Amino acid sequence: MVVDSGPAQEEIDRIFQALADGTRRDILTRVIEREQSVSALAGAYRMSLPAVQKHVSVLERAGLVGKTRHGREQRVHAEPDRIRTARELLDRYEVLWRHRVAAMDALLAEERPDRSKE
Amino acid sequence: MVVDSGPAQEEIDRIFQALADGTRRDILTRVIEREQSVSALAGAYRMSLPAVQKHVSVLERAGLVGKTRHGREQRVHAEPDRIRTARELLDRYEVLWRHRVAAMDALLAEERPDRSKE
DNA sequence: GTAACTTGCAACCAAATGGTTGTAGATAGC
DNA sequence: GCTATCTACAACCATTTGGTTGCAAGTTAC
Repeated sequence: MVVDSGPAQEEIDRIFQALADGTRRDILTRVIEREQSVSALAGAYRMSLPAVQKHVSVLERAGLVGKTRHGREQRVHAEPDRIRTARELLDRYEVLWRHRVAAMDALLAEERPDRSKE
Repeated sequence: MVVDSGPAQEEIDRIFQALADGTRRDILTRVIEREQSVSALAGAYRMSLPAVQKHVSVLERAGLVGKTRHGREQRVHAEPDRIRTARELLDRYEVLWRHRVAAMDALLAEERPDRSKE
C-alpha cells in the first residue's frame, strides 16, 4: 500500500536530490548492507569527515537514513520505507507513460487528427 | 559500486538531478501525457521561456525527454525507456534492503554473529 | 520583401552545493 | 584528573543551479 496519499513537493525534491550524488548513493548502499558509524563511512572515501557528515545529513533530511547513538558513536542506518516511497514515485511516472501510449494507440487506430484541442 | 551494473554514475546523477525539481517533474508529466512545444510548456508556468528551456535541456541531457522539429516548433516528448531505467535503479536499492533485512532476521533467529548467506 | 512568432544562446546575478579547515562538546580509556 | 576519539558546527571558498534580460536566427504569414 502507498505510504501516504502523496508526499509534498519539497519531500520529493529532497529524495531525488539526495540520490543525485554518487557518494550519497554509495553511502546509502553501505548502510543498507550494514549500519555503521559516520567516521567508519568517512574512512571509505577520499574526502574529509565533515564532507561525509554533510552527505549523511542530506540523506537524513530526505528521510532515507537515520542515526542511532551507541555510546560515543553515531550509527547510520537505512530507512527502508522511504526508499520504497522513492521507487513508487517512479512507478507513477511509468503508469502515466503507459496511459499515454494507450491513448496514442487509440488515436492511430481511429486515424483522426486531434489538433483542435488547444 | 555494487548497485552499479547499468548506466554510468554520471548518467544516474543526471537522471536523479533532473527529477529533483518540481517544475521539471511537472514538465515531464505534461509531455508524457502529450508532446508539446517549448513555448506551450512555458505558458503553463510563471517563469520566463529561457528558464523553461533550461529545464527542458536538463531533462534532455538526462535522456528523459527528446525533441522533434515540426516546422518552426520544437515538440518535446518523453523517453519511456529512460524513465523505466530510473525506476529500475530504485528497484535495486529495494532489493539490497530486502537482502539486509533477511540477513538480520537470520541473525536474530540463530543468535550468532556470522552473517554468511546460504 | 516586412512583420510576427518560436527557439537558441550568451551574459549576468542570487542562492544552493560540495568541498575545505578549524574549533568545540561528549564519551572512553588511561 | 588527562588524553584520545567521535561527532557536530561554523566559517569560508569554488562551482553549479535556477532564474532573469537581451539579442540573433529560422520559420510562417502578410
